[in-house]
Amino acid sequence: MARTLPSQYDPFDAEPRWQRFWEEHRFFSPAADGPGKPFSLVLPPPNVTGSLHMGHALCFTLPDVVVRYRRMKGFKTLWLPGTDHASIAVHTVLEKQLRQEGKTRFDLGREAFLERAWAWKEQSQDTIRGQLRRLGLSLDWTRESFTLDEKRNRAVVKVFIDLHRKGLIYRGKSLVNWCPASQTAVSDLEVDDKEEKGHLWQLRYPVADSDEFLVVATTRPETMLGDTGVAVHPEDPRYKHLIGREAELPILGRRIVIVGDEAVDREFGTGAVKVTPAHDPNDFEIGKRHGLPMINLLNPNGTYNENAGPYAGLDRFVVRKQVVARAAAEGWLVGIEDHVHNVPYSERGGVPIEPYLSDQWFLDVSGMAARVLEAFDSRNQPAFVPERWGKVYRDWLVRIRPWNISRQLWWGHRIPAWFVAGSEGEYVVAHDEAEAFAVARERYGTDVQLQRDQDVLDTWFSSSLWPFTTLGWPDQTEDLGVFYPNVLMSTGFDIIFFWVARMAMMAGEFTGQIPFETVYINGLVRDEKGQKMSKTKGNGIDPIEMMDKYGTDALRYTLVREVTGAGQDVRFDYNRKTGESGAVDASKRFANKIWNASRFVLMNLDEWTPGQLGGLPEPGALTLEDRWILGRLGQTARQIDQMLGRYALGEAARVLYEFIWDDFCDWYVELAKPRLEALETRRGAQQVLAAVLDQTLRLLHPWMPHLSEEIWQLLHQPDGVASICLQPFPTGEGLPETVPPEFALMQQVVRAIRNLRAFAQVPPLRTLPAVRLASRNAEERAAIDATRQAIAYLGRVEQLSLEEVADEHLKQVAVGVAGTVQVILPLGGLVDVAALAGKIRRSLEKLEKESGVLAARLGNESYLANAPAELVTESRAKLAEQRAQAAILAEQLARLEN
RNA sequence: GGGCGUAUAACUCAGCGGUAGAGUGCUUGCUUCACACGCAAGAUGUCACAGGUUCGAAUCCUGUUACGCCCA
Repeated sequence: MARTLPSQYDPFDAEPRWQRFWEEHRFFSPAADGPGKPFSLVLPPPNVTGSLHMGHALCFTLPDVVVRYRRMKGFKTLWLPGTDHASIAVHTVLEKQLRQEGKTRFDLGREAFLERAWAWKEQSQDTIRGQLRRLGLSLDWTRESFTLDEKRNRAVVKVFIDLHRKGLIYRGKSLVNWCPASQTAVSDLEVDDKEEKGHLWQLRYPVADSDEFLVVATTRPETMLGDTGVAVHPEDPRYKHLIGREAELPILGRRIVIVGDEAVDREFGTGAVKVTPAHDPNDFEIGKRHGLPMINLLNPNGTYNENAGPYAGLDRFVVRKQVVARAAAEGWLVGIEDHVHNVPYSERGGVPIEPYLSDQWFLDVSGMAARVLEAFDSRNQPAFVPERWGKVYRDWLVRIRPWNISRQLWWGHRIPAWFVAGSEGEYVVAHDEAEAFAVARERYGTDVQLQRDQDVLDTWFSSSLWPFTTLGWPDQTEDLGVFYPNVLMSTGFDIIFFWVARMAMMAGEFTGQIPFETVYINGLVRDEKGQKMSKTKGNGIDPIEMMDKYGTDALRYTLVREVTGAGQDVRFDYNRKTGESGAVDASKRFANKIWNASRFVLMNLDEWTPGQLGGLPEPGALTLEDRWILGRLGQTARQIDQMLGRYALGEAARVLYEFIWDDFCDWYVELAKPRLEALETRRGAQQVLAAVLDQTLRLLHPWMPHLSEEIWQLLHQPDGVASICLQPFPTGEGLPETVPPEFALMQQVVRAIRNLRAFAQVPPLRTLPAVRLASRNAEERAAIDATRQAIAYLGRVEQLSLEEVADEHLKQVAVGVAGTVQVILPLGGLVDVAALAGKIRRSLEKLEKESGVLAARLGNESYLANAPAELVTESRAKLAEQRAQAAILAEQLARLEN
């Protein structure tokens, strides 16, 4: 043995070593003016809120497989990393910390709060960078971005100002989804409905100046304090006569008008509804239609304000209790029913949201959406993989609504607008304060006092610019010219609305292009029970824990192998008690198998590199098994190349697994062993082993970058700086398209011999003195003749004889069949005749059943008329073989039993 | 209410018109000089249900049931 290598692969030694190596040598940092067609994409920037989870691991590994493949295919490949400042999520984290100190952000003040936010961001960003490297992602760290860094801020301000100048950004009073926990408006998308058991309270409102009264039903009785009307259906005979009159609001004694509105459902509750325009979206619409006043009851923190009269200062849920109690006490609570209804919750804040009347900034996206929709409908830009997600994207664009882009938060891109002190909401929009003053002076002819808007922009506003701001936009940089638009966007289906559609719209508006050709959508990673992983459930599985246990490559391979390309969810195999994963363990064993097969090759190369070995032997010098493995390699490479091209990453992973384990390890390496022993055949075997290993490593590299690099380096021992990352990806070029047909029969015969050996309980190591083969088929005899040595070696047979007709007088044998070859194993001792007969009878029954089906089909005239001729020929051949096999088995059986 | 997805071996999943596959687990035999994280041999399925199309259906169509997701 020329070289000693450990018998087990140690990913924990190899992985960090190669990660450093790749980054130090900047293999992933393409020069904009370098060679090759560009292939670019951006990392969906993870939030700086701690650490990455298994969903990230999947979402990032998938495109990395594609990226590494493209880079090897010679593309000028840019995979650009970054992180997202995540306004609300960071606020949630920091405010939780502050609560533990008994403070709020308002106690701290804006400046001190932002200091904390930046400190948090630094820490979280470091963690995330470490994790991204740990995953082995081939990112270009020299171009790293952050959604809230100075360059990105410049772009965001420019975009805001431009959109405002175009009249697309405007101030509006609107009901927004108010999250009292984070004290900001959130978009519809950030609201989750939860079904909850609640009550439907029936409250009696007296009709003013009469003895009559109305009963209204509500799930939120406390909002009655903000009622400015009661609505009934205009055609409802019970209430028709009351329309236009007034009701008296209990507690506050305010008079509110009774209106008729068709939106009222006569069947629901009592058919009369209280109208609280400032606190309910439906009521807001009714209020607008009938010109009802809008009374805001809420303070930003969820307590009631002075409009709530005696309840001012109390929390909304306390008010509910007290209002109900009072109604009961005063006799105007006339009923309570149990009621299951949907309560909107703030995704981030985790509390029920309140519809809240406030001033917000809106972006009119209707025009942008229309252009994006046009690109999709007429040119299929972008193309979705899998295609069906395009429908989700399209539906969203069709039903598009104005986008509320302001958030009442501090951490984020502050809105570049300054309000004029003492005015009714007048403002100027400018790049900075100096410009704002200048604009104001120009407009008003005198200096005015300005106060900058306190709010920041929705995080998705800056994220939507990510594909081009990362490349330097608004500057016309070289990167932007070369790498934009991106080729690929890889992300989860859950942010098609949040992100993909908005990126498309913003890119359309500011670059005139759809920002990426293809959107590759991946599914969710679910836990071992098939449930969504979430922080609140605490059922997450930490990718770091998996990598610590099995190595990065094993985790990567597992995640990708589980993906079929259909955007299906991935259920992560995991034992919560032991912290083990059978699936990742299987991948680790695969890695170890590759390591050991490589180790075998390396130990037998006499320190020669593939280059020194001079490539493959001359075609004429190739043995049958050489031609077979090269053919299989060619088929495999062509298949994988084609599959990766269409993002069938999981299928390709499986194809490679079969080639490596079943073909290369189980058959070719075994057959190479005797050749390596003999001086005259050693060199040829070395050449083929080295060449196949080299190509196999390159095929493997996208999935298992570290392992493939480790072995590739051992194999090639490059003097300079070389890496498998930049080697050409095998395409099967120059390799045979077919395999020698004799090989399959050889495999069958070997299996039959092994089967008989197991049946006769001959230990695997004992060499069989003799095995007799017999076939009436000349082609089969020729094939066996060509593969005698292989059969003898793999079957451990001393003497292999081949005849046309088996010796009729053989006794004490075990018999089997491969193709129509009789396989006869003479045994020294006694044969269990009954057991052998049973075994043969079972095979015979199975065979007869199968040939029965085939015969029936071939007897069917419409089959012969309609089925492809090739198939009919094949079926006939198959049937003939099955019949011959059956005849052999029947004969053997007869001989045994007489 | 609208849309989408999934039901295949004990488990996790491939296959998506031409006689049912893998990994894990299970049974049996092996420490064979690449690998016991291994080798060899095996057992295991009315491909959810009901119709239809077809010479032929896990595969295409229709409906049903169950589970899951998205939108309103």
